[in-house]
Amino acid sequence: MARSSNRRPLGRAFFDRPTTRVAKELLGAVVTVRAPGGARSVQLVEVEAYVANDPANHAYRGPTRRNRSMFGPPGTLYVYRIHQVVCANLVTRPGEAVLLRAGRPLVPADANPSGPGRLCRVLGLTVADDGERVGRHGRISVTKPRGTTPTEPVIRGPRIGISRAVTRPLRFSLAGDRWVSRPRRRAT
DNA sequence: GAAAAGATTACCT
DNA sequence: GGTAATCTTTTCC
Repeated sequence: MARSSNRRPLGRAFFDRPTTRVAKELLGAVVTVRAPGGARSVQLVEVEAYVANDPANHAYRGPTRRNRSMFGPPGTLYVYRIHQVVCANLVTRPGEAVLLRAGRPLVPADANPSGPGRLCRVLGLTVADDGERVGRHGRISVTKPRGTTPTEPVIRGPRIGISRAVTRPLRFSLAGDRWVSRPRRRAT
């Protein structure tokens, strides 16, 4: 594991790039949320890109009350509620974002962040965090191991749980990682 | 204004 | 394998 001194915080310059590229490079990044009870953090292993002209994108029809955070500056957090859980995204460019789908537990080490709802629960993210900007000094920060450590092979495939643009290959995950979520199929 | 669907998950048989 | 929980947005009358 990379030590914290060995990581670089991701800021606006990182997120202000094409969404699919940001999504792919977020794999292996560490999301940390500071909370009164102590910090929580996970290492991302699965994400999905939601882009322009994408019918599955919440921002497809322009700004609304729910999705207004998606039109904030690069690095804005977009958190929304679905059924009984919340899902978190990192905004790249206006109307585009990366859904955080699954991660490897770091703190606490015995958590289960496999799945967008579980990941948010582990991190303690709620709709109150919607619109926050990630950064070194904020409540939420995203860091990436520095150096040339090559990541595992990245798998690219269709997104999960949507009913429109179902075949677009905008889901990225680390090959063979045990924490990658499964689309409702039996666990081998 | 009312009804249905949704970027999900836990618990049922 | 299937359905309920629960609430916001979308869609239809």
